[in-house]
Amino acid sequence: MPAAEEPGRQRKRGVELERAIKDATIAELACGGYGSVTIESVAARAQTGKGSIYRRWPTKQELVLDSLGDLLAGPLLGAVEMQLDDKISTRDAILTLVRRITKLMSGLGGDAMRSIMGESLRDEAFCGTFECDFFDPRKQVLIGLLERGVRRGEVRPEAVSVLVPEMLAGTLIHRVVVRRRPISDAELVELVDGFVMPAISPR
Amino acid sequence: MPAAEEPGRQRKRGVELERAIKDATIAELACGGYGSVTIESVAARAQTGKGSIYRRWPTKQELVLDSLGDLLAGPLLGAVEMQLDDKISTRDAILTLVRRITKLMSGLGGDAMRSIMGESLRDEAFCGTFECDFFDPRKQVLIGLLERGVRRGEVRPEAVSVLVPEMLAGTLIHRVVVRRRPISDAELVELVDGFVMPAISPR
DNA sequence: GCACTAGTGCACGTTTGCGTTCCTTATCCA
DNA sequence: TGGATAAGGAACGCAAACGTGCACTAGTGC
Repeated sequence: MPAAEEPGRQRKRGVELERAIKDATIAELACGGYGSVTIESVAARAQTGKGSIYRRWPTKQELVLDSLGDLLAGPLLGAVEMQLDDKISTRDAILTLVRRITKLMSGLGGDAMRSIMGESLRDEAFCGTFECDFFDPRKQVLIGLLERGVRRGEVRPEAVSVLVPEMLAGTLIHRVVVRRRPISDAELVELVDGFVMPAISPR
Repeated sequence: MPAAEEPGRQRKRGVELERAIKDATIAELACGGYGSVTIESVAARAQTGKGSIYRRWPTKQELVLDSLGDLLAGPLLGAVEMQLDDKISTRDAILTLVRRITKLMSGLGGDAMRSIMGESLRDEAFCGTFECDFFDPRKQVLIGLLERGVRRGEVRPEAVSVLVPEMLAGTLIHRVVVRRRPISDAELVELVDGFVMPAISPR
């Protein structure tokens, strides 16, 4: 609904307007991928005009990449920080992390992730951005958990491997985001207890 | 190069022409996703005319879906049949399968898979088709391996779980197809020996 | 050799969407 | 209060692409 159809409705300006435009872009992207995004539909959803968009981004492509970049760095798919209770075991910490990731991917984060993956599959350059800005930082969180586990005697030193986060991320993202199939808590427990813990625990 | 620009060049007909059109569609799809596919570029690549395409498929959408359907069932991503030597261990059989999947995904199969996943992310109905026609049959191959392992005493009965193929498929596809990062044979061995075998072996 | 079928190439109408321009209106601040 | 800045809306030119139609050409079989 264009703002001007509602006389007296306040216009967005500055950062607020940019936020609305980027959010609208992500929403349109989630609907049907890059090809289904039009500047007109983004403007309508953001309740703004195309001129305001073109004042900020010279092309549709740059708008999409900027919006996805914000998404990568934003709170919805944000850095998965964990404040660990000293007492929590490595197993419980990993399970908590996996539950959090799953919850995120099962909601709006799933749509967001589909948008990002769609662009990643389409655009090899963006694939590199996805790797650096999204995947690597999250991988480090889990590597950190494993290193903490080594210090606590709960993880074999040689088990600190990138395959642990890659296995967890790959399995969850493929299941929930790509195939759109919910995963139960029992399956998450089975994943951690059945695959991860035997792989990392002291023998 | 249009056929008629080369006088005397034989025109494709019937099934051969349809094959060429579908192959051209998949190739265009792999380049930049659904939005970048045009009927004109497909026709050019297949060395045919748009009329021949529209004689067979009423819309671009139906051409793309038909082509992806063929891909799902075709030799490139074909049913991963394994003729197992009676002597081969469950571990070696799984490793052989994983190496074969990886080799497939690292070549033209990777481009094909990106096309399919791109459409799957974009189109929820196609996602279901992907599940039934691609994922489920391949999952059964690995379940079959696990069941054979139970009979041979190499696999715990309760370890026959869909999470085994899902974990392997998710990890490999995410790593090689989505993130476009090669995986070494050493990492494949680590994946099987470090994660799968501890998860399924008798204790 | 001819009739029939099928394919190629090109022109076409139509629609869609990108990006631009400009006038009007709203907002902000001195 | 007024000037400066920014936003909204709509029209526009242009290019691209979908899908159609048709004349001409190639292939096939009797």
